[in-house]
Amino acid sequence: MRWSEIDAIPCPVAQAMAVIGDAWTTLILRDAIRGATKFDEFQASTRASRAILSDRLSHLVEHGVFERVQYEAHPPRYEYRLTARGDALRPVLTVMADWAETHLPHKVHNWGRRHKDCGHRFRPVVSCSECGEPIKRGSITYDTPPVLKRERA
Amino acid sequence: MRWSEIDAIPCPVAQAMAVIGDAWTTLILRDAIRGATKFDEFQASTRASRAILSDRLSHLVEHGVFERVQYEAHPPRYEYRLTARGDALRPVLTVMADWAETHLPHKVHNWGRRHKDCGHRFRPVVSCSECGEPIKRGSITYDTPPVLKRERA
DNA sequence: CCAGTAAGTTCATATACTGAACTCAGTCAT
DNA sequence: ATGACTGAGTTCAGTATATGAACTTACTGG
Repeated sequence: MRWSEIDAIPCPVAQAMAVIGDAWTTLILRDAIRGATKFDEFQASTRASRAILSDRLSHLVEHGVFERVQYEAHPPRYEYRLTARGDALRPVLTVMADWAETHLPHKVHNWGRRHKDCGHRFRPVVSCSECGEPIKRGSITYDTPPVLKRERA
Repeated sequence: MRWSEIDAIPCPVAQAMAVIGDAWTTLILRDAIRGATKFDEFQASTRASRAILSDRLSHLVEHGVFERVQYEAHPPRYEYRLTARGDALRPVLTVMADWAETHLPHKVHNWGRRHKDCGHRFRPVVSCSECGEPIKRGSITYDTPPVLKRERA
């Protein structure tokens, strides 16, 4: 099966990957979160080829992660802004960055992430929306559990 | 620049992508978390081609996300087990799945994730490790902020 | 008219991916 | 001794995707 066909799988991780799982996409999102909006900004910061960048941005617009907005009429100029849906990916990138900072410390520059509200340097902890407790390993259950699917005979 | 060259960027997101950003890798991790260990289990559940699966598993072993363990001597048989480093990716997949469940509800089957400790269905919330409060949008600062880098002249 | 800008698009070439078949190191039944 | 089987990959012809450089488009300003 082709990677481009995974959008046919109704699993959340697969559906997320169908939107943001292509090469370069996560770096585009990283830069959008940092404030990039212009095509050449994304090209300069990601170093992706122009054709691929164009393709990825179109895909993200089609999936409602970016909106392509005209910011100048003469000449017509466009920029790419994160939508609410796109913005909601911040936690994904925060947790992913934390994983790299923790497990690949010799390979990453630590920017010194700090929580404004309490003023401390911090790590993102994934907690329960209901009781507020950090989610421990093994404390997640599923009402209708995803099982490993065998290919049908 | 080539996608395979992003491991030269000392940014956490880029380094994470260098380890887990290739096509199919996130689905492999999803299935490992669900209990898959055998090559054919991964092949059946991800539907990736055998050559690509082999390549991805090797890459993950090289980067310390899996360990390749002999589970039978005669004949020699191997399985792939998540390491602590690999297991630490659970929050990434949990948050990513939550994003898809929230923003692509018509495309995903919701397995009904529940927190064992409090018994509720829940959403993963990213909180501060120091004060325990959920991280609000805009409440993260960086001591040495990542800036959008221009390509050097 | 020309140089410049920003946002893509095109194309020759290179690389990666796919599906099916194959190989390897065994085991087991006949 | 042989053939069928298992699990874990490897190989290969064909196909798809990606890359870098150049190009195109729609302007503006001198």
